[in-house]
Amino acid sequence: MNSASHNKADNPSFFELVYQVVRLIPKGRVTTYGAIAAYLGSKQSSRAVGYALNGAHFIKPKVPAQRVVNRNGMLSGKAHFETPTRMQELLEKEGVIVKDETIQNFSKHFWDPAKELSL
DNA sequence: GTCATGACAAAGA
DNA sequence: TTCTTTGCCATGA
Repeated sequence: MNSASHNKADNPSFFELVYQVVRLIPKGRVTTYGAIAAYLGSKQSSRAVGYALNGAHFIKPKVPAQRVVNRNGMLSGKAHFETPTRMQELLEKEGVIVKDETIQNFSKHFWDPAKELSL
């Protein structure tokens, strides 16, 4: 009976899983696309994660996409926010220092779902 | 059904 | 060290 079902994901769509994880990110913490992808089981799908967040603005409850950056700690997705400075503003408001579109002490603010949620 | 794009990541020169 | 190239997954035309 599996031949008929190509359900790659029996569960919620990959996108929803991404939204779930992002919403679990504590305030003042940040994570990377690869970390989320890895937590979902496919660390190579980091691109899909970013693509998912592309529609996060239309998802409710609100998804703190500002807490998700690339592995370099750079706000690569800031351009997709309401304003190019919105992402940085939100992060600084939560206590994260952002300099030159890059998070300072990134390792310190880094939050790994596969580690924190696994505990 | 194939081609091209994208808020990434890792490896090679 | 920085720059370039390749790979992966999902979406849109």
